[in-house]
Amino acid sequence: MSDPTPNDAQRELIDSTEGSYLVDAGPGTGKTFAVTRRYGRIVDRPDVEPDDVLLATFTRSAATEMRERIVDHSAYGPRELADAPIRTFHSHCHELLQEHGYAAPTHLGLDERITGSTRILEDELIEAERFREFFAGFRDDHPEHADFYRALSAPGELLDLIEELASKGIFPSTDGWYRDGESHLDGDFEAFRERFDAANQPRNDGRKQSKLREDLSGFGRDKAYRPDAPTESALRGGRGTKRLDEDVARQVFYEDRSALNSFVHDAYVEYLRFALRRNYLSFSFLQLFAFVLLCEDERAREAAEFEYVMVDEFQDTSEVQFKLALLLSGTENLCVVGDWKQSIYSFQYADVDNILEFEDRLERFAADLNADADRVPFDAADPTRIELRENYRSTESVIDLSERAIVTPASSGDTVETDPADVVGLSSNAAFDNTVVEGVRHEDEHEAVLSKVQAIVGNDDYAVEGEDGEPRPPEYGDIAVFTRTRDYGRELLDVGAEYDFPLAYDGGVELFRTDPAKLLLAWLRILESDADRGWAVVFERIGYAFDEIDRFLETGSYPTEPAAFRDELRELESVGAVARRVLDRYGFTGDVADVLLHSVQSVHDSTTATRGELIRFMERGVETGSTVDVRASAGDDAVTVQTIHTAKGLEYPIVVMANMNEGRFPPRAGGSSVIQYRDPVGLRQRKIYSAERPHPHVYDNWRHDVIRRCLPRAYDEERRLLYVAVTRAESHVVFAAGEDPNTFLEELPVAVEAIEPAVEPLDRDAPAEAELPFAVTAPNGPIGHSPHSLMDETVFEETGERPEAGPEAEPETRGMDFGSRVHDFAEAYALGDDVTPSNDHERRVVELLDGLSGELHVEEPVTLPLDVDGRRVTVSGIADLVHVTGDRVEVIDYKTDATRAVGVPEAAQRLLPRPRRVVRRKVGRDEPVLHERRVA
DNA sequence: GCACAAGAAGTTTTT
DNA sequence: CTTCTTGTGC
Repeated sequence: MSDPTPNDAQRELIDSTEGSYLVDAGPGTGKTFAVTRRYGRIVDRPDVEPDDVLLATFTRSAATEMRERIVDHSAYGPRELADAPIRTFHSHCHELLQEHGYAAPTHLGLDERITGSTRILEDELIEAERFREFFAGFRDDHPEHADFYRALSAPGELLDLIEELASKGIFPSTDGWYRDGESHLDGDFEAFRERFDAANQPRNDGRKQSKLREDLSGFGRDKAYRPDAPTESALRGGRGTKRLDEDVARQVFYEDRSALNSFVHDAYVEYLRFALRRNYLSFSFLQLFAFVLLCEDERAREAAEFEYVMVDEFQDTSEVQFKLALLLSGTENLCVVGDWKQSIYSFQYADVDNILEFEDRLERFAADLNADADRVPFDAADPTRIELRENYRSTESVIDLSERAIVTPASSGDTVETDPADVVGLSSNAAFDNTVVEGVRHEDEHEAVLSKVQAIVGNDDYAVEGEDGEPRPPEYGDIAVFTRTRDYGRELLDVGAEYDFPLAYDGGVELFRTDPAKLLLAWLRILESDADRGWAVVFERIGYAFDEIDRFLETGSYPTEPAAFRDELRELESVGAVARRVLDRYGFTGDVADVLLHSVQSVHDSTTATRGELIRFMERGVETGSTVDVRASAGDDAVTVQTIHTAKGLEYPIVVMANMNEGRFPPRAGGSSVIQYRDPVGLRQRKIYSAERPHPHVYDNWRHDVIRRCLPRAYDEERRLLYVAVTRAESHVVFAAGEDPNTFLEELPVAVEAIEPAVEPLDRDAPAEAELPFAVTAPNGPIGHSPHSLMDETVFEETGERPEAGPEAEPETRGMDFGSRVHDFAEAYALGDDVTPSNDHERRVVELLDGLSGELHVEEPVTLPLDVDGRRVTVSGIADLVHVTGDRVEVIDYKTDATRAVGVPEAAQRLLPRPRRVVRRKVGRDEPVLHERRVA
C-alpha cells in the first residue's frame, strides 16, 4: 500500500517529534506507516526507551498491528516491545489502576478499594445484568426517588446515561459531584440561547416563520403537559407571527432539576460502590478512576507521565480520553492523528469535536485541569497541523466522489455546514484510473445487487489492479457489499443463499433469535419446570402437528424419545454440558452454535446465575435482539457483506453501497430516553411523573419539547458514514437502491440506471418478505399477542378513562413494577391460566383482552393493529414462528407460548412465507470473535 | 409563497 | 420521534 519511502508530509510527521501536533490523516494516506516510523524514530534515540512513549489506539487489533509494524522497522525486537505501552486507552487505564489505583475510589469519597483481584467486565450483556440487580436493590433502599423509577422504562436507560456522563468526565463523589461536574449538568444558558436564537430566526428575509416556530406547530397535541405549560398559541403567537418570544429561551432553560440531579447522582455513586464491592469495573469506570487517580494523586501522575504521547484514530476518542491523554503527557510532546471525516462512533461516545476543535479544546481542557494545581503542560500550546494528502488506495475518481459525498445533504431539509474548501483534499497515487461509478435501481433490491455483482465478476470494464500492478478482471472476493444496517445484510444473505451465491457475512448476529438459541431455551425451560412452552417448541421441531402437540401437553404424556432425552439432560451437572448436548442433538455445529455455547457458558460462570435466571437472560436476549459477532474468515472467493462500521479500516477493489433507497433517517438511539444528557443544556427529563395526584400521573415536559427543537439533529454522521464507505474502494463504486434512491444518491454525480435483475429466482412464488399481506380475523380474543403493550399508556387512554380512584397506598403501582405485574397477569390470562383479577388494573386488562375482536394483521415481527371500541391500538410482539399447513396458518409466540390458528384466503396462499431457511456458513477454523452487546 | 394539519412511513451502527 | 407528503386556505 504505502510506499516505503515517506512522502513529504509523512516525512514531516516522522521527523517532528518535539511539540504538539494535530495530524489530519485521511483514508489511505499511509497513516499507520508514518506513525509507526515516527515511533521508531523516537525510541531509537539513545536517551529514550519504549517506556517513555505512549501510543494509544482505539482497538486491540490496531495496537497489535502497530506493534508488529514497529518491530519490523526499529532496533527493538518483539520481546523488548512486548510490554511497551502500545495499547488501547482502556487497557492502559487498567494497567495504571493495577499499579497505582488502590486508593483511587477514596478521591470520590468511596471507602472501597481497587485491588489486583478487581476484574474488568468486558461483556455488556453481563454488565446490564449486574446493573439490573444493582438497581433493584437501590430502589428498595431509596424510596425517595420513587418518581424517577416510574419515569424509567428500563434500568438500562439509566446505565446508558451513567456511561455517557462518565465518557464526558462527569463523575459523582459521595458528597456531590467531582470537580465542576455539576455545572455541566446544569448546562450553559448562553450557549443554549445562541442555538435558540439561531433556530428562531425568521427565514426568507422575514417573510417566513422561523424553523423553531414551524417545528412547534402542533405543540402540545397528543401531549399531557402540566397546567403551568403555555398553550400553543401563547407559545407561538397568533397566525402570521414569525418567531417565538425571546424570553422563551429563559423559560425553557430554567426549571428545577435538583431532584433529578440528586437521583442521578445517588444512583451513579451507588452503582460505583456496588461495582467495587462486587470487585469489577466496567470499561467506562476504568477510565473514570484512572482520570480521578491522575488528577488527585500527584505521585501517581508523575509516575504515569510519558515523555511522548501519540494517539491514533483521534476522531474516535471521547472527551474523557482526550483529558486522559493530557494527564498522561509529561511534556508538550503530544501527537494526535485522525480524520474527522471518519468519525462514525458517536453512539460509542466518540466526540468529533475533539478533532474538529482540537486547538480550542486543548487550551480549555488544559486550563480546567490546571485550575487548582499544576497538572499538565500545554499552557501555551500552539499545536502544529500536518496534513497527509497523498492517497495510496483509491483512484482520483473515487477520491473525487468521496469528497463530494462528505458535503452532500442527507435530506431535503438538511444544510451542510462543512465548507468543501475546508476538506483536506487528497490526491491519488493510483497507477491507472478506469473507475466506474454507477447506480442501479430495482424494487427487488437484493436481486439487483446480486445480479450487478454477477455482471461485474470477470468483466474487463471493472478491471482491478492485480498483484503485478496490471489490470485484471475482478473476482467475487474483490467485491464488498456495504449496508448501513445489519438487517439488510442478513436479508441479502438469505436471498443469496437461494442462489448459492458466494456471500460471506461479517458482523453481528442476533444470537438469541436463532434456531439453536430457541431450542436451547426450550430445553432449559423443560429442565426447569417441564414447561409447555419448552415442549411445544421441541415437538414442533420434530414435526408434530399442532393438535397433536396440544394433546401431548394436555395429557402430559410425551413421546418416549424426547422424554428420554430430557432425563438424560437431567443427569448433567453444568449448563454448559446441557447446551452442548442439545446443540449436538440437532446437529448445530456452525459458528452460531459455537458463539451461543460460549455466550451461555460465560454468562452462567460469571454471574453464577441459576438456570432460571439464565432462562430469563435468554428471554431478554430475544426481546432486545442482543447480538454477537460472527466473523467470516477471508480466503474463499466470496463477496464480503458487512456494515459500514465493520468495514472501517478495510479496503476493497470494488465497493457496492447497497440500501441507498431510504430518503428518511431513523431517530437517534437514546433520543427516546426519559432522562438524558445533552450539551449545552445538561441533564433533562422528557417525561415527569408526579406522586402528587391520587394516582401517580405522567406528564410530558413541555420545556423539553421546545429545547429539543433548538438542538436539531444533524446528519453529519450519516455523511461521514457515506464517506467511509466510498473511501474503502480502490477502483469502482456501485450504488444500489430500491424504487426510490435517497437524497445522497440523487445529489451525487452518479447515473442511476433502472435494471432488470438477471438472477433467476429458483422459486418465483417465494415472497421477498416474510409477511402475510392480508388481514385475518381473530377467532376468539386475545391469544397470540404480547401483553407487553399493556404497559403502554395508550392502552389505557384508548380503553376509556384512566383509573381515578384507587388505593392511594400504592404509589409505585405504575412504572416498572406495575408494568411487570400487569404483564405477568396479562400473560397468564392470555394463556388461559386460571387467574382472577385482583385489582382495578387487572380488571381493566381482562376487560381489554376480552374486548379484542378486531382485525389482526400478522407480520414478522408482529405488529397487530387492533380495533378497540372503534379506536386503533397498536400491540406489538415477536412471532417466533409462522407455521403453514395447507390452507391454515398458525402463529406462535414463544414468549407467551400462545398460538393462533387461522384460515388463509385461497388467493393469499401463494404469498405465505416459506419456513425460514437456516443459513449456515463455513467460517474457517478461526474461533468466532465474540463481542456481546446490548441493542436498545 | 406561506401556514397549518393530518397521515404515512421510516424505526442503527459496535470498540 | 422525525421527516416527508398532501391538501386546504389565506
